[in-house]
Amino acid sequence: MASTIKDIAKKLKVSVSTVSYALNGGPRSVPEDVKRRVLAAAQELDYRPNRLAKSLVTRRMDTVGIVFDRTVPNLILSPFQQFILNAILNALEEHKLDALLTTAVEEDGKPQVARLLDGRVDGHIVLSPLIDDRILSVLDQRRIPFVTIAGGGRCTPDLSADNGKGIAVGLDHLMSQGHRRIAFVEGLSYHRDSIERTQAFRAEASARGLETHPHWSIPGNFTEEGGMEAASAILSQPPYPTAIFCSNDESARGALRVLTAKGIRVPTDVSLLGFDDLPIAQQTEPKLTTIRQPLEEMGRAAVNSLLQLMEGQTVHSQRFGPCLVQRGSTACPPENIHS
Amino acid sequence: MASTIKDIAKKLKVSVSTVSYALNGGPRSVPEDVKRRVLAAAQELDYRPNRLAKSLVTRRMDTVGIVFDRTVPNLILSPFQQFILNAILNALEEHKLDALLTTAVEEDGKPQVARLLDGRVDGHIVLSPLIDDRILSVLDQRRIPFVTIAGGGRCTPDLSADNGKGIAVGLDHLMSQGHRRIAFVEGLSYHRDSIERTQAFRAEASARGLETHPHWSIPGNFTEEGGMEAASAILSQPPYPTAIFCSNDESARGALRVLTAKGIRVPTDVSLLGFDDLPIAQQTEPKLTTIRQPLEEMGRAAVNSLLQLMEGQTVHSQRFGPCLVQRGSTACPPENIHS
DNA sequence: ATGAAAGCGCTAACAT
DNA sequence: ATGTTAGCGCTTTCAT
Repeated sequence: MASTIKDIAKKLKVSVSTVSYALNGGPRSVPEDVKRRVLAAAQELDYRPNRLAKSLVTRRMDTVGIVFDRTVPNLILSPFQQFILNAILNALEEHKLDALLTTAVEEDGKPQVARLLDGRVDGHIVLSPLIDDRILSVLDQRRIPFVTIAGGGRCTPDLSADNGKGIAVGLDHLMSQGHRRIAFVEGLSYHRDSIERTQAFRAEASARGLETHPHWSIPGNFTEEGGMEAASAILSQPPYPTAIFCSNDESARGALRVLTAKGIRVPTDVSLLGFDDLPIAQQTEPKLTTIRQPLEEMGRAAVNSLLQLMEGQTVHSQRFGPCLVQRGSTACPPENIHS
Repeated sequence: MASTIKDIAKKLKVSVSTVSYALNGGPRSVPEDVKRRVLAAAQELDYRPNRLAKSLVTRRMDTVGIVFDRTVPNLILSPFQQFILNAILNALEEHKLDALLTTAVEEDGKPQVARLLDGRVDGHIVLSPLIDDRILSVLDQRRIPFVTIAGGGRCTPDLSADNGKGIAVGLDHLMSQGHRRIAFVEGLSYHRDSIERTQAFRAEASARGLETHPHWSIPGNFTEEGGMEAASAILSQPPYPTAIFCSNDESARGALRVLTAKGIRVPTDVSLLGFDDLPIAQQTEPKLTTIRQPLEEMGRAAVNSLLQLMEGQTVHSQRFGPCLVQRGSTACPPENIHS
């Protein structure tokens, strides 16, 4: 039990290097019969390679760290984090890489970066970092490779949706249906994706000459609860919009809940448009029309980029084109509406 | 950059042991002023402790492995896995432990256990292992500590819900409402929790003298799709039940979808009872009445048990008492029903 | 109080 | 073709 290469070497009366090369299949060649004997001895002695010892030498752990947006307590319960984590794990599996989820990255508001730099991982994937994320600047200064997802192109390399384009696609859709009175449920003020979407909406609305009102652009925190509050605020006073464009699917689900509760039919009375296309977009009634962000692809790209970074290559940020997924929550506006 | 304790020792002209003790605050005492100088030098030289080197000696990584039920491709997308993972991460965070998610544990149907035993983690939490899980027997033989969640008490220590009691509680509830014609949506035939629930249902139904029919007990695979198929089968021919008890919330959601689509009102025409009380139980319309399994608590217990195991203590399996969470999917059966 | 040195288990450069 | 050995960075025993 608990034997080492030394034990194998002793038993076979060969050197540890021979055992090592036999076990690893290189780089030095080992005669077939020796190799067989080593493998047999390893089996017999129940040899288990110690990854720590190996990595202490090779500086490779075949493990990547995943750093979460820590603004919420139950991080995995967020549909977005759930989905992107799943996508990343799928991609990691293809490369036989494992994932280290570092808990408690912050303490007393200060980032505990030591644990991110202690050699356990070859690199990090940072999920939707906040705009003032000190962790990123620390990682930047060290030599550890990392990529961000939904970092809004803040630093290189980052994998993000083209949020501006996504907003434009959404507005194209709503306007093609005849909507001109469109409210917007914003996200989180300190979240890159959210900021881009809000700015894009404002710019597009102005460029397209759409009506705007203060209560037609309300923060929704990217959450279902936030979406409920935002929808309530939007519908609290005239003028009323014929469509509500939500920054993400979660807030859209909240908005839908409020609309339904108020007896407002979706999409007959009011159209509702989401953003992301998470699985939850298909679990509402009606199903959400939404702007799809290719998160599966982005997760895969994050892993690939990180791998390249680890090999010393230069890697660039990528923007992923969103597209419309038309379902049941949008339709032409009702004909006789008074502001 | 990238300095070691050796660098600090050299700079300060002290021994590495002094530096080590100063940095760790023991076990050997170090004069205050020396300690201060070491800390200052560490800061200045940008010293980062190497966790691999440390753990090679101490045999402690402060990291626990999480082994998933690998029967599904997108493991984190399952509401159950998502929820239990979240609970575990919350518990780990309290103890400053990190989580290693090992991907690709199986290859060609053979468990790749080497990666689970290579020293990167201090122990494992195995999620809902299957009944023929070879991984468990391998872990058993090695000296690595591990606990299972929802292992159905198969091995020690295991943290599971008391499924039999849960079924009884559910039947008590339905019968107190007047139901006597109760169908059951089973789970997965090779899943411990599922087997227990199905067996308990059969035993209870028989003991309570409930009507049974072959098409009133149908596998639902623990999934929404499975729940849909099961519900369709149950409703495909008379006699019709007045209530459907589902093995978990996911299949209940699927069943609800089918019932709603068929124009059967829940709970007016048919009552629907779930099991687990995942967040999704509250996202349906009506919200699901369900048997709550304290997963948050079980996650915490898993971490605590593993910690005790790591300290060499003896740890026992625990059963967690489920309880009824009454919401909107169950009610008294309609009065005039013909079989 | 503190320094020297022996490992932890492995890889790989350097012999032979 | 294969053995010897110097590390990787750290903890900890043994001296002093």
